[in-house]
Amino acid sequence: MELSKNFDHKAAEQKWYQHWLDKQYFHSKPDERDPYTIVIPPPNVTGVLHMGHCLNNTIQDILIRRARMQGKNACWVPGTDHASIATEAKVVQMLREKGISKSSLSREDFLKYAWEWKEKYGGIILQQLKKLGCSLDWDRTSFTMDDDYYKAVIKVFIDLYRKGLIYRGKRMVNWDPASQTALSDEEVIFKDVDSKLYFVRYPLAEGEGGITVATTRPETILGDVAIGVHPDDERYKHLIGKEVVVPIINRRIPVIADEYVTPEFGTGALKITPAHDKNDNMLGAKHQLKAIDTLDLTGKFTTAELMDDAPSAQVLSYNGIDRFELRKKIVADIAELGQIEKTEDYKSQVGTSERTGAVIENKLSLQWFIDMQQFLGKNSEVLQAVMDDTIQFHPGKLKNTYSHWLGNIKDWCISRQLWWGQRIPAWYDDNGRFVVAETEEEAKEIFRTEFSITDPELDQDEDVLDTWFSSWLWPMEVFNGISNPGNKEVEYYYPSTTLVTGQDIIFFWVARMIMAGYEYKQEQPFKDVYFTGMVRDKQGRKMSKQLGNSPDLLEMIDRDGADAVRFGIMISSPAGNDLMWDEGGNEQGKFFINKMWNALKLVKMWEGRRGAGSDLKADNANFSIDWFENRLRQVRSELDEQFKDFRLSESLKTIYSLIWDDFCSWYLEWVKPGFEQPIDKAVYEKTVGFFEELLQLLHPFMPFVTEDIYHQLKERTDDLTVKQYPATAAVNKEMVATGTLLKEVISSIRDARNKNQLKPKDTVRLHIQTEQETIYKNIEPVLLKQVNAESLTFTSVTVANSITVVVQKDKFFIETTTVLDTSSQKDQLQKDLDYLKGFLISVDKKLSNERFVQNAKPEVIDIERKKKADAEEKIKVIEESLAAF
RNA sequence: GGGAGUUUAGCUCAGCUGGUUCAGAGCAUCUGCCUUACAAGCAGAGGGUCGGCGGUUCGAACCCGUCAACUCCCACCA
Repeated sequence: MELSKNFDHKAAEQKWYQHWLDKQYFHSKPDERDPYTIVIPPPNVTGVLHMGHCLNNTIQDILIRRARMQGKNACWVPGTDHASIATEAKVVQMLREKGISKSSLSREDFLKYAWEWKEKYGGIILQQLKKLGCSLDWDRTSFTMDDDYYKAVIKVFIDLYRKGLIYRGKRMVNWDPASQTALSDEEVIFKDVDSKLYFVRYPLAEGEGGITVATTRPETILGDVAIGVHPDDERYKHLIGKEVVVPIINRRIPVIADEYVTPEFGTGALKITPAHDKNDNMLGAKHQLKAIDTLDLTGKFTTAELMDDAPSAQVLSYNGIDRFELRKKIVADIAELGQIEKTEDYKSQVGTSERTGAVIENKLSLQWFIDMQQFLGKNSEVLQAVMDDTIQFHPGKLKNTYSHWLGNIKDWCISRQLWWGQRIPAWYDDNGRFVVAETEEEAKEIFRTEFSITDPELDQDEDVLDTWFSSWLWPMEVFNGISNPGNKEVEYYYPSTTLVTGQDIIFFWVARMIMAGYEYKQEQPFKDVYFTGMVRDKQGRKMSKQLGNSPDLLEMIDRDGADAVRFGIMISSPAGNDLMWDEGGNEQGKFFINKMWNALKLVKMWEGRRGAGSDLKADNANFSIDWFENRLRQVRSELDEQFKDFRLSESLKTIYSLIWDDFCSWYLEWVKPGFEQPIDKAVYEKTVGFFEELLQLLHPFMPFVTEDIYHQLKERTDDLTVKQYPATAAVNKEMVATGTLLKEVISSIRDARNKNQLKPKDTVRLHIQTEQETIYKNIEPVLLKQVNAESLTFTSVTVANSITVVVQKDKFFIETTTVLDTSSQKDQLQKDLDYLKGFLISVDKKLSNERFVQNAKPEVIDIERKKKADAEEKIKVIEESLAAF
């Protein structure tokens, strides 16, 4: 069959992925082998593949493919996350475009739309992973809202509630007015904002005077219940216990003393608004102050809680005004009263919703929480396992981040005011009493026994659970470890081997999986966690839709091929750091593919020119084969080391150089027969074997092109994807060293030829002055061919009228009929000589330093002595050469 | 405000326990080649007082101190 000029990535990707699927190579079931398990970080069900996914999943695929080829039972579990808030936002958006508002729909109708949406778009990202070549076990595809999974989440909620680890309470929460739900602390992103500090005057209720406070949030002023000052603040001591009047609403509020107040900040007086600020709330609780909420769920002003103050028409007119609009309005109105003393520019940090970007309100709200102190108290391994590397983080520096977070952890708010997600299994009666139970029936039963109510009317909690409250079970529940505990699968695959994920979700997800793992299986969820950095563009900017600097991955795969894209992202991916992605990497990947394809063409050309049997002398090949054999072994063990530390980028570079330099540039040239000459059959077969091993090493990184070339090399029935790596073998270091010497000699002689303007076709006679003739006899045929020499002789004296080259301790005389201009090589020799002499001086100095000889390790001194001897020898050689001019 | 990290060639980064595998790789640049797999290639070359200063040591890119720049995480002094 005629070989195409170039590798056709489109055809190959299509063909081989389907072939692998047909052969069920990615499917795993428990057997006697060791498992190697990876659970995919489930992408959002409505997501599309971006560069971050590309990096993350390429890494996972490399690990899982390598494990598969190492004889492990490799299992990579795919799936998607229902991503409650993100998906719900998208569905709401979609409905809005259709002219349907969420509030006009019943919960059931809305969920119907949401499921339709999920069915339509939910599979896209998984299909895209196939395009990347990911070898996931598709039969195991999971979704965090699958029936079993849903039930598992509910089961865990009930269990934790019954263990007393979940409670319901009215607490200050992060409220997202855009999506109208509470958020966990982790979902709040702080951003620097230019704002203003307003100095507002509160007059005394009785008598002259007053107090001025500085605030960034004047719109909350109508919810003020006190003014706080530091007890030792001389400026305000006389006011403590007196009452001042809140502007506009004219409420009388006390001036109270608390050490929390910083006298140095602003005016040293703090307005206390317990309904709108965490610290104020804390102060309010301490001093038994009322909390007056003046904003509704959407962030608009409401007088609902102001009725006790008999609000004026002015106050009532604020109703329904958005908080930011309100700020301007209230400032203007207070200014009209003459009670704004001044304003200052101020940089403050405001919390925003991770999903909607809306500015977060602190709000008192009745929500469900996990008591983290208690949870961690009974699961001390959560911290311990990471600190003692039972669970090993890569890079290790993230251990600190992790332990710091755990040390300062707050209770986890797990309820969300959304519909898309697992609905909280709490049931309420008309009197606000509630029980937690899996079904309404069960709840009624409990009501009957606990409250002696015969036939209670119950309503289920309207809220759903935080998405992460389901994804923390992922490594277990993808094997039904919660819904069907102790089953064969979970016992076999859990704990998983490696988790590959972004540093940005270390708290959201990684930490919580560890928590769930210890709570429900008394075991770690994974052994290694490889954290990837962020993918940035060339200029170091985050990739984002807004900037438009994120390339279209699928278009790129289509154009450059999945292998080139995988190469591009892996070659520039330092372990654990952010990576500056540049399209140039794809180019390099394409060139690399082309290089291998051309090597294939060469080998295929030889295939038709095999000599019969071993009738040809193979002595120019014996050494080459021995050398490459050992070089391969050497690299294989290097790769083992690198993989242990997840230095994948380095591994790819190692393989790249092994293929391009050692195999293509050296080995193939060394065994290449003369023009239109046949090749020794044994040499040919060895060469094909080496090529296969190289493809095998590269396969996890670039699966398609390697599989394709593997099959192009010869007719076969097996596939590279499941070909097992050979056992490790000892490396003959002398052999490798001789290869290195040979390469160095060839380069040096070629360099000398170049510098003396010898044409490639000019043959030379080579004379070698050396003490290691045996070695040179072994490599002689290759050497002669590679430097286009017609003969090689050993000599003990300088050969006149020749070009001199010194490599290590050996001296080469290149004899040629061409007239030579000796000045440049004389200059070069002189330069080398000067350098060596300087070097010798420094070594001598070191050796004559008594303290060095006394303190340094003996082997270090030996090395220095050897350096000295080598340098002296070389100097002698060069001086002799120079004398010959 | 607290903590962590980074700083090595024009760019992206290696350099693992202080010592010839210590100053490296790839890309980019320059020079010469359409040499019988490959110009998407081959053969070569140039380019860095290892962020600054100080210290420890016989010896420092590497250890310590300090300063500077950048990055990230944590923390809502209103």
